[in-house]
Amino acid sequence: MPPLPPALATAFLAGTHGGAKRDRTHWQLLHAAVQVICERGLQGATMQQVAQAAGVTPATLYNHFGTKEALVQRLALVLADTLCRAINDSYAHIADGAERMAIGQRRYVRLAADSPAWTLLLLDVMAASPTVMEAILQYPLADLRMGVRQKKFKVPSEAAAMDAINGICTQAMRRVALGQAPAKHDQACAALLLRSLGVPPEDAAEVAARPLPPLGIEAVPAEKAVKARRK
Amino acid sequence: MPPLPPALATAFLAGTHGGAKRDRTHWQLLHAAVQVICERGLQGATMQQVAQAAGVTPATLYNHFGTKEALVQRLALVLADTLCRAINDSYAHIADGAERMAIGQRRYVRLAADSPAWTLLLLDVMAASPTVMEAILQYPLADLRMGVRQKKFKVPSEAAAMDAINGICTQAMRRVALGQAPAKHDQACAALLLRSLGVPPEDAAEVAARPLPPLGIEAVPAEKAVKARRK
Amino acid sequence: MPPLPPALATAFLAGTHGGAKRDRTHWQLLHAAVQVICERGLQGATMQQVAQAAGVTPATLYNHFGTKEALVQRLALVLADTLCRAINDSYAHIADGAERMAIGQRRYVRLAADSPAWTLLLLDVMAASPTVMEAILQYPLADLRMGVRQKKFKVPSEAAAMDAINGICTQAMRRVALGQAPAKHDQACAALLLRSLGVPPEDAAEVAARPLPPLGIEAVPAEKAVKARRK
Amino acid sequence: MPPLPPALATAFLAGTHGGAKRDRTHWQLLHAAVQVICERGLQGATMQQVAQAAGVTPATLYNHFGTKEALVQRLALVLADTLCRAINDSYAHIADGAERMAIGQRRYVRLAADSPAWTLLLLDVMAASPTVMEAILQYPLADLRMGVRQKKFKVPSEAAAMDAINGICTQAMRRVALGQAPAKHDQACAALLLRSLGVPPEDAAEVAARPLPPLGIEAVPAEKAVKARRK
DNA sequence: GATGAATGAGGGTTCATTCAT
DNA sequence: CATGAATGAACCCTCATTCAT
Repeated sequence: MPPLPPALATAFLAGTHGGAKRDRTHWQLLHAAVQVICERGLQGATMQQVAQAAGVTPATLYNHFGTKEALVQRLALVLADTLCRAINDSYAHIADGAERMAIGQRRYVRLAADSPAWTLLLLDVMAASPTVMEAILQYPLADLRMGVRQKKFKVPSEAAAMDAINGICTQAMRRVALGQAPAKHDQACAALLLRSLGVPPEDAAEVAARPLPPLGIEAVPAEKAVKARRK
Repeated sequence: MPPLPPALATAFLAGTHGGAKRDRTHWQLLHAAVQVICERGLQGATMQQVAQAAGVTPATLYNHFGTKEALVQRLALVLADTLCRAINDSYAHIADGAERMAIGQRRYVRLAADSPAWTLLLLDVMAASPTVMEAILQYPLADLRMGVRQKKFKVPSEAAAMDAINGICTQAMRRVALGQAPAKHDQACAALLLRSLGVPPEDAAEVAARPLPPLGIEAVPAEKAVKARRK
Repeated sequence: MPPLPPALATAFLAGTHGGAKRDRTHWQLLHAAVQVICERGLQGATMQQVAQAAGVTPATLYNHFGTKEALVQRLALVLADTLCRAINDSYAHIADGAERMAIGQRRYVRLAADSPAWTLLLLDVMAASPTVMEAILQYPLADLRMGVRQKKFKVPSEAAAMDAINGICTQAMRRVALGQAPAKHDQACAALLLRSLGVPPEDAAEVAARPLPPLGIEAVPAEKAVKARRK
Repeated sequence: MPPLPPALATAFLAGTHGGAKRDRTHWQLLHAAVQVICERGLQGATMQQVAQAAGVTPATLYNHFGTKEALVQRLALVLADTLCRAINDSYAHIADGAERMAIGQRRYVRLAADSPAWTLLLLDVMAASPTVMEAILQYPLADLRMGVRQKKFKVPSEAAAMDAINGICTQAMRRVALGQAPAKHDQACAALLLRSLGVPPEDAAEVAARPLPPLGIEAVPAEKAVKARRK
């Protein structure tokens, strides 16, 4: 029901078709979880609602995810995986650390504009799953280090830089998702972020304003992970 | 039970003694709420637990706060009030917008070092009470505008600047509260923040490294608000 | 707040003025009870709501009525007393048992049209207080016996007759109060009642259609009863 | 626990045996509700008590009836269905509207003599469920219209007639259930009722005194309704 | 005589979770 | 493997009522 950004929709729904029956059910359950959590929030969503939305009984849901927390964890993982791959792949060809950083950040903020409900879901789910959060942060961390090596960035500490990256992005996403952001908020925030990392203001503004490379629609072979978790 | 930063402890506990009986109970309840939420988190805390921690029956708790949400709102308000006053008063004599911004930010981050449990409580409670969150943000917003007027800051939009301020600070607080921050994280983050707002790197580092003015222990006349809520 | 039929209002409110302070408070409490029960129903009304409506604390309410049930009982008594006196007095000059019966019945049904909320309150309160119900029924019982003596009525048993009287009247009042009755429902029901008691159909219709004597506004000295219940 | 009239017992308990497990539990819950409400009244009965009486946990009870009100509604429906079918079937062969009316009315009053507790339960439950009340009233309404067409009845309005029918019957049932009625109260009330509807007194007495057709024990296929409510 | 404050005893309802089938 | 049915353990909240002041 909630509108997904097309590129992600394709990736996310890939698992719904084909493969073993169990896998299909598995994806339907995740899909149902997304719908329910979008509507009622993470705390508000109940296992029975998810099961019902998926057209199965709660017991079946528990057959796949032994626990509500397990479901959330898995959902976080899949979401992060889908997102990170799609976004990261989209700028695989960019070699400039600063530009990579700006693109990554802007993509997330734009996602919030395109699919507010999904974004709030994502933020919720991530907050509940620090492990996955950390996994996501590997991507900007790599870009940060690249930028530092390239002398584009100069930061007092990696920790502080990561706080800036994560903090600004999170906050911007939330604001955009709630519809309280002015136009080009993604560019403005990206520029601030680059400045905080040591990029001179003029450069920061210019880099943050460059056109975004398009989001590809590469299928995401996420089934591997699924197979691994069989209880 | 949880260690409070001395300055805030004084302010926060002011209400516990003296005054009408109802007011004393009121503060005891708030105090109990802090303890319980520190231990079990916001969702995990139940009204019965709060009541028990305060040594009263749940009915009494409901006599003072008609709803769990009302309790949380009130707690958020009191916390924010106490904090903002104490911190803001501590640098009332500083006229430089950039320095004000740095001090404010560092104070919050330091609070996280001094009282991790309280900080997580604060972050939780604020997230649940956007109204109060907004009230807090008035302070850095004022400093931001001051800095802009003084040509210390130059930002593409106020919204983006606020996202940087709020985002970096929040993230830093969380990291520090979780014990995952290196030394001088407050200074590092403050420097990044100033740079993001347009302060030249050297100035940013210098301003962020200045000694913090001490937190006074001015009594906080928070009773006024209490009086007002009598149902 | 709820509209009272003028004649009864006068009688019911008589106690509000003059007399000892305790008596005035007493009447205010009863008055408040009427308002609250009208709005929330008998079960829905709480002692705190009544107290608040009267502008006193619950403890004060309990000073006057030791129990919710006691309050309801007292209210039933006062209501019944007020009503029965006013209505009965209005046709004290009628000597014909059949006509007296018709008038009494129609007056109650008309009350339902004039003050639906009061009527539902009355029905509620009476159902909860069989004692008072019985007291009210003394009036039609007397008329019934008079009619029998006058050979106007012929009934298989007094019990059956009372069931007809009480049942038809109650049902008609409810229907009228709920706004589901056609015009002249009072006359129609009175005619049916008279027929059930043995009055020939033509006579029944004629008697039931006679003009109603007006409701006087004689003050009701209900204070006597009040004095007696001092705990 | 409470004695049921044999004919109804058969019908009402039909669901307890056989059929799917869910259905059996469903009937046990209804049965338990009857017991508890008989003992403590409608308001006094709590969901936990009903659950306990049925030997299940409250959660199970809520699995079947999402709400206390839903339980009462369903109970009202089943009760009404059982009763109306049994009684109506018992005089399906009678063609005289007046006699049908008398039989129906007397059956209800007799029920009150046979099973006082059930009767009070019934009255309580019906008062709480106007929808079902209206459903029941369809039966006498049909008989009323039949009688009018047959020129046995002559009434000023259908509304008034229904008030007489419903009012007299209700009142008589209550009196009988409370043990305050003389012998042959059913006949006496039926006679009064017929007279109120326009039947000449002698005829009324005669019709009301005719022997009652026996209550058959035709199985009531109430399962259909049960199946339908599966959530 | 009135009050302010507090409470004991539940009440209806929810939900993650289990287990025999 | 999926299900139908059931549950244990709370949870939030209410309200008639009391008692020291």
